[in-house]
Amino acid sequence: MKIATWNVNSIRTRLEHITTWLQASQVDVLCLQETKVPDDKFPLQVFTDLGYHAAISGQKSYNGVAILSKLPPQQIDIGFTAILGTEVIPWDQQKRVLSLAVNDLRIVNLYVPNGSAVGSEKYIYKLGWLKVLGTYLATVLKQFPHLVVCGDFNVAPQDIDIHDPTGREKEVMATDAERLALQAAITDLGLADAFRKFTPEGGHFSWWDYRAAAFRRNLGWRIDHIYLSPMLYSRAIACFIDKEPRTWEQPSDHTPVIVEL
DNA sequence: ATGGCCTTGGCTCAAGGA
Repeated sequence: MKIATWNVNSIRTRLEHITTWLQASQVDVLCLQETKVPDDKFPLQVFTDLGYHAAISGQKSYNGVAILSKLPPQQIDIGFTAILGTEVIPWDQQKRVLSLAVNDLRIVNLYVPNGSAVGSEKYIYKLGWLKVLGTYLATVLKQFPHLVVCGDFNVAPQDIDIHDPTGREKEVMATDAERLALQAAITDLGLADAFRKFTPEGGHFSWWDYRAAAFRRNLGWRIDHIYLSPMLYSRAIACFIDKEPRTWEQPSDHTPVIVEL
């Protein structure tokens, strides 16, 4: 079974890239972030025609997540609220969390807030959001021990996940506070980064800035991840970044990450 | 040096992204 994650930076602008990639990769599940489309304008038919079901949670202009699945998904849970209840309603105003069951797996798709600049209001929001995420995942994990958590985490977990970690304490996505928050929310629960099972060395990235010819110069960051619960981690047979879509005309600034179970 | 570039909305510039 192949599961992938891809921040597409607008599903409508990237529609042709996504359909081309789906047909070539034949993944069973594709988790999308930054769809930037309200649910009533989601291009559902395009994916239905390709043989995929879609679970969606979007909004106008910003954020938005979706999960495409060849098999019909079970138990679609939108937002933190579906698991944690009404107390966390404010954290669901931005559409960043979507979960469903397929086969014997529970899949969680996340679009972690970017955080703008270190110390800013958005940065504080990001750290708060990751705290809620920890509670959310701990609760999900109790119910569903076979868990796949994928998405755009907007955090480079280690220095080797950044082309140049110099001055990282001043850079959003790279501060110790963000790394510790991510660790507390995910790896401390026993979930592990599938990519690192197969690739210990640095120099592998999933996002490159549009500016300064960053992709051509490979000035990237590895901020898109797939985390697996222990049994799935031992079962994983491959995890890789597919750089090809980033080479296409008018690409997303992120490229897909795929795990094979 | 501290910006570069892309997307959305609908204001042809501003905000947000990372």
